[in-house]
Amino acid sequence: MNKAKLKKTLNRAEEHCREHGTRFTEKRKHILQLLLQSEVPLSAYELATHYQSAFGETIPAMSVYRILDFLMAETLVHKLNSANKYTACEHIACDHQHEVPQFLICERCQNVKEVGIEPSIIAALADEIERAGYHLTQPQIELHCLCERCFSAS
Amino acid sequence: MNKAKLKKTLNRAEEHCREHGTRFTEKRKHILQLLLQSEVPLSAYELATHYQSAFGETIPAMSVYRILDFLMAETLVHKLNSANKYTACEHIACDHQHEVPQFLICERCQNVKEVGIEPSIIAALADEIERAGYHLTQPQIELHCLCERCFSAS
DNA sequence: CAGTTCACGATATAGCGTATCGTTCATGGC
DNA sequence: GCCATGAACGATACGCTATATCGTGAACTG
Ligand SMILES: [Zn+2]
Ligand SMILES: [Zn+2]
Ligand SMILES: [Zn+2]
Ligand SMILES: [Zn+2]
Repeated sequence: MNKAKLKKTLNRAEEHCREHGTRFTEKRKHILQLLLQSEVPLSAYELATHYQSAFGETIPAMSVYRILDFLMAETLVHKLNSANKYTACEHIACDHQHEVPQFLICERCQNVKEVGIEPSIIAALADEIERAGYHLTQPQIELHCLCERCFSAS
Repeated sequence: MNKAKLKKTLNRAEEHCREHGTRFTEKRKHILQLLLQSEVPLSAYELATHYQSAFGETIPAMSVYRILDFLMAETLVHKLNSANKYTACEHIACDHQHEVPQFLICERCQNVKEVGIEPSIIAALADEIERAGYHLTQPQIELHCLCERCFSAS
């Protein structure tokens, strides 16, 4: 992510928090920035290490977890449950309402793409689930894939 | 799961392994039995604890992991990646070929149902993914739901 | 400027998973 | 039966992920 887009996205995040009456502190901003700049999702402990390198001050893992919880509550960050890692939302600077997040995770290079899957597919899925006697609550889907580059290389 | 069905399923698993030229040892049988009898998915360490209670002998966590790896390779057990827990395949006693597994996990009671989602839905999903420039490799989907009972109670 | 809430730090502890090496045990050819 | 081979299993060590709890200090509020 280039500098201009990074700055714009961080500004948008700050605005988002102001609108929600929450505080976008320096540390929260730094953690979000690290995730925005990373090519791959990061674990909480990796973030703590990167924080040290990038900003020259240590941060306890505990704080990282708390900050991630905050950022997730604001839908600025998503957790990839199948990998126990975290990734910045790709739609922070978008105007539209945040949809149900769906993630395509490259098995080889860990690259992640956040896509909006056709609502009709989600609806069909929800329908199947209803028929099985269950009720969908958080339809976040994580799919293991190969990205174009890794697919070509294999 | 009642005793008769349990026994039948374990016999079918043993047969399955014989056909594949692999050994269905006592310990492997015991681990599978614990998963078959459990209402909820279990972690490797939970299995080690239950093993002690059920069979009166301790088993190292390492062995549990190895046995789970074996049972997964035989598609007798599935791992729920989003929970780091394991569940017995619900189709061991079925005759049909094992499909791509899809899991509905109750957020409240942890009950898990293994369903076969409409191939057409999977195909539509794969199509969307291709359009995003990715290639689906392991289309196991885990969905967070509420089961009928927990849904009614809420 | 006093009171309340929120952010953050420090420490401890539990749970999940892998690496490595050594031992035991089943199996098949002799 | 006996040994060679490989598979299954045990023991130990280590690293990563996550939560619980208590305390301190900063920030907002009236
Ligand atoms: Zn998002
Ligand atoms: Zn890739
Ligand atoms: Zn199955
Ligand atoms: Zn339930």
